[in-house]
Amino acid sequence: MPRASKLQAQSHRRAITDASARLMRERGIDGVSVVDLMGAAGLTHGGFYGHFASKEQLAAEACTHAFTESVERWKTRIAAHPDRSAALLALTELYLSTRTRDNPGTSCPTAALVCDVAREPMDTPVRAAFLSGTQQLVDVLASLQHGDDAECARRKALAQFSTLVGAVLLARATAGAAVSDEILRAAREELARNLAGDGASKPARP
Amino acid sequence: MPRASKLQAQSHRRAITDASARLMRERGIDGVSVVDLMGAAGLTHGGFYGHFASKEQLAAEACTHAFTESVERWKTRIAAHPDRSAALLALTELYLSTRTRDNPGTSCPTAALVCDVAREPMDTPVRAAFLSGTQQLVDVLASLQHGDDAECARRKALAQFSTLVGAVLLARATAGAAVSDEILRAAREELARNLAGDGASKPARP
DNA sequence: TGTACATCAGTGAACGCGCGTTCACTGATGTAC
DNA sequence: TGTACATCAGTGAACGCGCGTTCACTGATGTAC
Repeated sequence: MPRASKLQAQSHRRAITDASARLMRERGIDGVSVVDLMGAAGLTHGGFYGHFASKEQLAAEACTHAFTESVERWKTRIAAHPDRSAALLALTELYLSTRTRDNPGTSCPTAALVCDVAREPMDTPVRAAFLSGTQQLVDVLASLQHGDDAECARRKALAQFSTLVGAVLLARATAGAAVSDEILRAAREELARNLAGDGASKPARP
Repeated sequence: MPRASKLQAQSHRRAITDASARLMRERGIDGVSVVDLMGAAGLTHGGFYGHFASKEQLAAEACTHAFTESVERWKTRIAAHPDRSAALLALTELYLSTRTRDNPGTSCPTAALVCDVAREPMDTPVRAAFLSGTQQLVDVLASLQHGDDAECARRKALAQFSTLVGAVLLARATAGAAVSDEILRAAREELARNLAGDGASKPARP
């Protein structure tokens, strides 16, 4: 397949990014090779450097791509609910489902990549992409908090996000044991309990 | 250095396990090579298979070793406090400190290894070691909850642990940015707020 | 206690393998006339 | 619109490298007498 058209090449590039966004979340950035990624996009590995300067650059693009999709999906789901409370509850239910646990490739990039990124050296493009994407998700979560001031909403969003990410990671690492489902349930119930508590103390906007 | 004494060999084996417990938490199981690990123990790589059947087996032993130390350290710290509430608060403060964030090699093995383990195939020795160790830490956390029934204490412990693990991982992945400290602070404050709330509603045993 | 010798902990070269990356090559695409 | 040719997307062999693991070898340890 020599000399694909410009349109085909563009679609190939997109296929590589799509496959990477999925496979890197599933197996980790170092867990997939350039051969794997090109193969998943239906290509051979030699053409890779025609599209990307390095595997590192692709990782950053795939990360950004995954976050863009996730933020959009969150916003779509939120828009489908009558108020912020219901949306926040629905979002945590989805995040802490067995479906999310069992499908890291199509789920939250923060949870999937947090450890890979934590071990990346500072000032790598993947770190920057991860930071930006995670901040966007936190902003969305903060926008769903009750009528608190911005600082308080952000604090709650950060804590909630920590619980969500931690629970789903623990559930993945213990998958197969009874405690895995138990973790998801416990996090769901405690978050719901806290949200209900907040709602009771501040039922409506002043 | 040919033919070390049995005592020396025993101490070498321990040195390898110690170095692995630290380095695998810092860089991940696949992030350190047998050469690295043996070098950190002051040996050359050839002798490795005299001590361990495989790198995988060492990983499991190092994991178990790290958890044993962590559980002991938790229990020592708890014993230094007058009551369970104070101990629980102190434990979360320590867990969510910048010191913990910046020293994964000597900090909680659950947080350090959760992603590596999540990507391990089922039925590997590392998974089993991780599961057992994590359950022990959760049991300790559960023993510090207020006078609730066992089921409720366990639920709270699982949710708290999710928050702790999630916050420290997010803080590590965002280290260098302002949000990193902010995450730790938010998780600390929200956990403290919940603990205080529990204490107020159930001040003493019935 | 002293001697002779088997054992075996640690060494370092070597194995096959997969990695990220490079490059000469192919031939359809896209452009200049 | 047709033709001639330069461009360049994708191929697959090859590169150096580090990995986990193996193995012949060394020589102090530890044991049998």
